[in-house]
Amino acid sequence: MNSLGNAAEQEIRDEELGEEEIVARIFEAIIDQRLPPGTKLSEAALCEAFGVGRMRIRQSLLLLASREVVELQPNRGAFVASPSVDQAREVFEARLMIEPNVARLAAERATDADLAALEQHLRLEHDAHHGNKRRDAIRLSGQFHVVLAEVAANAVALRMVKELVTRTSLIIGIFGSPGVSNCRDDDHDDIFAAFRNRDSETAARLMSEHLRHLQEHLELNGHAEGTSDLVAIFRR
Amino acid sequence: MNSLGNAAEQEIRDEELGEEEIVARIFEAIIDQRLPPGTKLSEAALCEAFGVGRMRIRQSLLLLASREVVELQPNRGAFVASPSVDQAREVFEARLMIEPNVARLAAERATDADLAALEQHLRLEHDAHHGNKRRDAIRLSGQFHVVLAEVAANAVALRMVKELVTRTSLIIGIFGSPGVSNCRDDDHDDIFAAFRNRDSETAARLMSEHLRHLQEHLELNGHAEGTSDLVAIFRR
DNA sequence: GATGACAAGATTGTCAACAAAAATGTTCCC
DNA sequence: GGGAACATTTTTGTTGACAATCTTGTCATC
Repeated sequence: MNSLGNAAEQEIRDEELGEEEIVARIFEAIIDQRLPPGTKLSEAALCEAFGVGRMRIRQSLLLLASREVVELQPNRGAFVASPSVDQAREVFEARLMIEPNVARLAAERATDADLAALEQHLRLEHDAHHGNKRRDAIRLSGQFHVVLAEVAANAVALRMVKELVTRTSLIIGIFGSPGVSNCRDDDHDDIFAAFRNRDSETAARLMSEHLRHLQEHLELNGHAEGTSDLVAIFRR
Repeated sequence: MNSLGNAAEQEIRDEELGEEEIVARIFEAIIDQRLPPGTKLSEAALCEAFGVGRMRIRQSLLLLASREVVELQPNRGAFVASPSVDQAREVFEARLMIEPNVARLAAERATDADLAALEQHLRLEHDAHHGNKRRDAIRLSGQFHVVLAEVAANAVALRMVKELVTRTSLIIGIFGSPGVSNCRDDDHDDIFAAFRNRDSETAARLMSEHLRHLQEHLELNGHAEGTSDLVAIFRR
């Protein structure tokens, strides 16, 4: 894994970053909410930030847009997506389709090394939680779901989970009560316990409940639309 | 719906095609197997085919690559993907995760208009089958799954199903017995019957079985890898 | 005659300049 | 002073040319 945390720096390497790396970095930045919904992603700024040419950035933004993580407004630029209520429902619906199955597969296929890595991950998650490292806690708790998809050894599912976890972070940023973390880590512990017992059905069921809990903690009713609701914000 | 069938033509419209349209057109061409796996997609040829600039084509190819429908070899160009056995398994695994749930949702949410449209679609599918219009039959039978995702009214799932159906077409092209169609349309009829009865659980179960049937009719054992296995092909 | 180096051609990747559009700031008129 | 028209500046979109790389064909050498 990468030694994260200093992601806003320029590149010091000789090699240039590829589109996929830039996309991954922006995904990360969104996951731990350094890039809130609606943030303008100007090409020039990103060129400087990543030390690459404009074309590279342009392609990266296109890829991000195809995952609905950024919105591309013609002649206006790229903005971090701010999901609508309907989109939020769609994301959770899709997660409920996929991730219980991912958890089931992962529970069936986890090697001893996978279990050890998961345990280590949960330890980090706990530390971040109790050490009041909120940003780390958010990132790790989102990444738990990604790690599960890696253990499940299905590249298609992995890609989908990455996208959905990232979009969930945006959704939490908009509809979440302030201060609420990405997941309750106790849920993660329970899921891991099912892994230990090789109880894949329980793992799937717990994942389903976990996602439902998460969704219920959001305020998906009557929240205003997205970015430029200044008129909605300032009317009283 | 579009009046398909003459998709290899140039554009006569005044408006230029957007990336999304080009991507959709290439998806279609792959679905009804006009573009077999491994086909070279040279930029110049595509520029002429769609009547757009090279940048547009380049972006379209990038999007297709991000969906793993084309493979982008650095400095060598773009090729229609030829999925490996492992990738084929992943695709079916993912379809089994998603599409039964899609079928369930669609059965719950289908309006009368949706049911009528589905019935009409099945009629077309039958006609194509019995009229020996193999290409139409393949396209329609793949499209049935896409229509279901549309009825399910979940944009995330719709995007995934489109990708997975397209990749399945490539998989059938590689691992399918020659002449086998994309799906057995009887299965589709059964699924639709469950829709009529508002029996969403049965719809989900039938979809699961349908996908399993499809997978079992392929030869996912001991088949050589992908494109340039000339050494494998010509050794005896 | 086979093998390797070399050169020509074609294709992809990158960059810089230019055109177009939007956002912002200014001026003028009522 | 408020507002609309206009000018400026910034940012995005597109085109074309150039550089790098790979493929293919040729030729010399062993």
